[in-house]
Amino acid sequence: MTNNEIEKKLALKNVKPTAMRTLVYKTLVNSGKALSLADLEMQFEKVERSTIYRALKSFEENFMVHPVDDGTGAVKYAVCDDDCTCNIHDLHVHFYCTRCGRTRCMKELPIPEMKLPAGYTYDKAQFIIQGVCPRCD
Amino acid sequence: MTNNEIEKKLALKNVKPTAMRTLVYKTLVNSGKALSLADLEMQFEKVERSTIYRALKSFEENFMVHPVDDGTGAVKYAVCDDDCTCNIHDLHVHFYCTRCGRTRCMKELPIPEMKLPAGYTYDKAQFIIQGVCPRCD
DNA sequence: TTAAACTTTGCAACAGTGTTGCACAAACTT
DNA sequence: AAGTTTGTGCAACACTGTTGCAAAGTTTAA
Ligand SMILES: [Mn+2]
Ligand SMILES: [Mn+2]
Ligand SMILES: [Zn+2]
Ligand SMILES: [Zn+2]
Repeated sequence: MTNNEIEKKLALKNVKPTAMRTLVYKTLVNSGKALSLADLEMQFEKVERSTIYRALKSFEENFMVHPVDDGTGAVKYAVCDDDCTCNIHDLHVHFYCTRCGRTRCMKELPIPEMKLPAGYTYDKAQFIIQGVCPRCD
Repeated sequence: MTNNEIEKKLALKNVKPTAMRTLVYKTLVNSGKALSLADLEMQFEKVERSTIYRALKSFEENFMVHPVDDGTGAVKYAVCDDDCTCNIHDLHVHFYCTRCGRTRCMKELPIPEMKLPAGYTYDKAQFIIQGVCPRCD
């Protein structure tokens, strides 16, 4: 994705496309996997943790990325589909590879509806499958 | 559960039943919900974080408790069934109530098998449903 | 029963993650 | 151009998880 496309997308989602935000979003979208704050921090040595942090937060608030907690201790962020509103229908399984540490969206696997016992209401869900990915097998 | 029963259970699982370990396990089992290191630390002011930490680790290694990462930032621990080996067949959904912060096992809801794309192997999974529990509704 | 060997606990320290206040810089308004 | 709003960098902090080490406690074996 080009800088220009990214800037357009940010604007579309009501996030002012600053240089930093463009950079962060581009890295995320081009990586093809979920990245943590620390992952991003490493990729561009000279940008401040808090700046990246705040960029991620505004992406999250505007449904551009969703958090994935794969159990490694740091929350990762994956880019949302264009039409995502991060509601129950956009939820999907995530896969965490224990060999390469890569975490990715499995949009082809929506999170199955569960019949909860009486009295429970369903708001959100996280479904993380841990195993080994094709690259590492 | 009485101290005596707990000591027996620890012994059965090859964990030497020291006073601290008995205390930690008892608290966990009697709470009826998953507790984090910090939760436990608060319940008995004068026991060291690292002692509780190590108790939890040995419980975990011996299939007496399983970790639940409900996304609140601290891993919680829930007691296993007696015959649990923490393998794929023991996995179940966990429910996190956003009102009371309580996290509990839903043993009645086993984690559904998912047909992964070719090349992926399935090792473990975490499925956390977030919502409001009957008490809080 | 005592000494040696092993295990558990407490203490202190540390790295990693997430988060915020504040001041300066940059961008936008009038 | 001056004033206002927004973004960034820096520093600090709280919390989680983890470990080395020494003291205390327990087990074993002479
Ligand atoms: Mn995803
Ligand atoms: Mn459970
Ligand atoms: Zn892999
Ligand atoms: Zn509740």
